[in-house]
Amino acid sequence: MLATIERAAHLIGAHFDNAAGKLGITQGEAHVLATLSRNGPTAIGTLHGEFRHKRSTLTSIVDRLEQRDLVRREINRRDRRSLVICLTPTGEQAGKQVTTVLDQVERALRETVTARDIKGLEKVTEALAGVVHHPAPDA
Amino acid sequence: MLATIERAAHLIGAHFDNAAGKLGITQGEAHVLATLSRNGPTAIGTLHGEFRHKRSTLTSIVDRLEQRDLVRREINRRDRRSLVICLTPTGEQAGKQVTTVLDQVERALRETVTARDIKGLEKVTEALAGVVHHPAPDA
DNA sequence: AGAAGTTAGTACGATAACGTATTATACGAT
DNA sequence: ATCGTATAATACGTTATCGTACTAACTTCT
Repeated sequence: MLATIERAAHLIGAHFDNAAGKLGITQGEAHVLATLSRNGPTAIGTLHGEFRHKRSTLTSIVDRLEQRDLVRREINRRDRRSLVICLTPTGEQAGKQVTTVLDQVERALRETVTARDIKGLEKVTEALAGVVHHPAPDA
Repeated sequence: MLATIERAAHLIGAHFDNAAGKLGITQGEAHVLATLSRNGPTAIGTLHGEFRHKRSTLTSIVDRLEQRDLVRREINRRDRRSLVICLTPTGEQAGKQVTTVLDQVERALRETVTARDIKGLEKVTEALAGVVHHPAPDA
């Protein structure tokens, strides 16, 4: 079962890399762009929660995206410690491309599997979360 | 759905890292040890097929494991280009520890979810494989 | 107000993963 | 036999990720 999950993740990763490669960016960078494209401007800490990457890695990813003028760091008036990452117009475009690829996969999957199958996947994931209950995400 | 799979993989990875951390090795190294422990001596190329890592990365992983005397490279009489990786007694022990951790998770999962749920996960994974059909694994 | 503790993000040196070029062996056609 | 091609693995320079230490800003408690 674990092997099946890893296989699935592997497949997604390969597909992600393929899409990212065409844009000349890494998988992690594409992931950030996609999230920003979907959710709009987001704090780094929030992004961090969604990835397997460490916080310092995320800083590097944002650095690279900023150098290529795909994102901008903007100050957050609510909390001056925190920054909000925004897509530039170019970044918006790249983000769209990534999300489009993923959406296509998602749609194709939904046409192939049943609602019950999806439910099964969700159940397994929930159960997994309960079993491993890793205490500290960062630290 | 893709997000769910990634979340599940993330959870496994964190758990894997945790188990590996206690042995002072990385997740990738633990993965190799576990595979060898389960399947016995295996050619590097075969190992490569099971991971998301590139071939050259696998060479590095085996290098590190060999330096720590956890595995040995042995020549393959069938094909002198290829090498077979074997666990040393120490490596055998470490591999056992890793597989035990994973087996516990697997067992706990099976107690929590239904056979139909697992079937769903498998269906989704198969469908995903069909959809992404990534042509070249390495290259 | 001020000290202690928390949280957001970064800097930087260390390690791991990667991509490409290279070596050596095996295979296939002629 | 041998020439060309494919395959197994490695070497090595490049890039990405990580871990730890650090700064700045917020919060809480007194």
